[in-house]
Amino acid sequence: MPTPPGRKPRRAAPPRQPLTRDAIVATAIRVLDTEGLDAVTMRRVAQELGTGPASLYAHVSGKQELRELMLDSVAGEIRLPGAVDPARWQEQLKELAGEIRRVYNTHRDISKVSMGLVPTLPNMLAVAEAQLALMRAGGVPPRIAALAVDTVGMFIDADAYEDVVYTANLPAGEDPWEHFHKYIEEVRQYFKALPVDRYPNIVAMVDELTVAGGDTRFEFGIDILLRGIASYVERPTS
Amino acid sequence: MPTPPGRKPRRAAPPRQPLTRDAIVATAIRVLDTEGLDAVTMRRVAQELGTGPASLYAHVSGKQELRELMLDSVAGEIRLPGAVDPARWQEQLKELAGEIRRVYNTHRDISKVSMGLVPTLPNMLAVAEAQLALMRAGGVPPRIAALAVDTVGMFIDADAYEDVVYTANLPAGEDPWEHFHKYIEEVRQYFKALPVDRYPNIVAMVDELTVAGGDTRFEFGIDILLRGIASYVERPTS
DNA sequence: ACCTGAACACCGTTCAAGT
DNA sequence: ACCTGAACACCGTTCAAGT
Repeated sequence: MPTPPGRKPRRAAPPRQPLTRDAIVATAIRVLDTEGLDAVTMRRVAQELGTGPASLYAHVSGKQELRELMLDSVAGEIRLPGAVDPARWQEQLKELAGEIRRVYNTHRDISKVSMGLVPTLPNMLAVAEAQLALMRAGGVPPRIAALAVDTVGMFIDADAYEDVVYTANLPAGEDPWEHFHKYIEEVRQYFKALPVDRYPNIVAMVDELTVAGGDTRFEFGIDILLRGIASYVERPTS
Repeated sequence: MPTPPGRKPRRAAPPRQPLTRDAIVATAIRVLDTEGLDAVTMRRVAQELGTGPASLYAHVSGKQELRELMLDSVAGEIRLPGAVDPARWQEQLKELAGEIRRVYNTHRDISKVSMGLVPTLPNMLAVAEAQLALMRAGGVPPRIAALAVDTVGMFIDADAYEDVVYTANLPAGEDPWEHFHKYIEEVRQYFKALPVDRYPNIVAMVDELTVAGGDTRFEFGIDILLRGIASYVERPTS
């Protein structure tokens, strides 16, 4: 017997794809990219997949694991140095740091997940491995390299997060650049109005404290760190 | 007329102190210290004060402002260097960084609030001012000092946060030290079991990557940063 | 001016029940 | 094995109403 006319399927739109870890992670990243990490809730991701929040728990142990899977998926976009050139280890490490920053910044708040997390998933491990390889090739002693990969990672995470904070809470559909400059101008006025006797250096250095954008800060920070790390190299490779 | 016997006051325990900003902040910090930042909710703080969440909004614009007020209150505990000794600016800056770390670490997650936040409240400004004063006295150029105060702040925040993550999610009433060592041992076993061909350096450096506690990491990071900053001093002060 | 109850629009996670 | 509805125990913030 054919089904009589006018019958509707029991559910409006059952997920065309069966639920999988990858589909969940991909959907979560889509929400992240368009609305930021705070919008990535179990309920929201489930809704986007046409199901309820409870269904996700068959594929993912909880919100924390979902976040880590998102991070590792994003880390897969980081282009690692093809071959290690011992003579250029510092530049290669700088480039890698810039590449990590670039990838993080194309995924909004994702750096928040990375902060204070021991890398254990494959892509995050590959990034750490690449950093260690560069430093070892450059003659950085193992103990120093191990500490440095941690310090550099902390810096990249914190910097990416700082970058995103300024543009994160912009009032819905406003030019991010203009919003940023308006905010910086507010900070400048506030610093200038501070009591000079209590904060002489801040008041005197308003321009310096307020002029540098995110790029300058990143370049400077990585530069300092590399100068410091390089100072531990036993036999310089030049 | 006296009140007849057996009457109870309308409410069980109306707040003995009238609600004030300071009382709210102090209560919030008490919750922070005992249960961590995530437990500091508007509802929880209100309950602790014997009232409802809506009552807080007469004294505080919302949760974000409450968090910033908590941070500034905590920052008031940071002991700043009494007098700047230009010859010892690096040691003094190191000591100050250690002092900030110490205070943050006595207040659980509080470093999370500091991350990606332009210091605007009085005590946070005083800390920034002290850092700038030390660097200026040491002959660090203004542009470098302005960038460095940002970089050093990012490092301290990220380090304090990392410190707290390991001890934060311990399963309720367990020895934090033992928990920490058990976790480190798990990480070590995991790294050792990794495929050597994909992660040769990580596998080879398990011990180095896994041996350093929070103190070593902090000392190392601050040391690198100061080496880098000092390399910008025009006329060394020795 | 300050405080409140109630409501609004959300959370993460669990669990018994279904297929 | 996978999926679901319903429930549990929470969130931050608003707002009309009270004092």
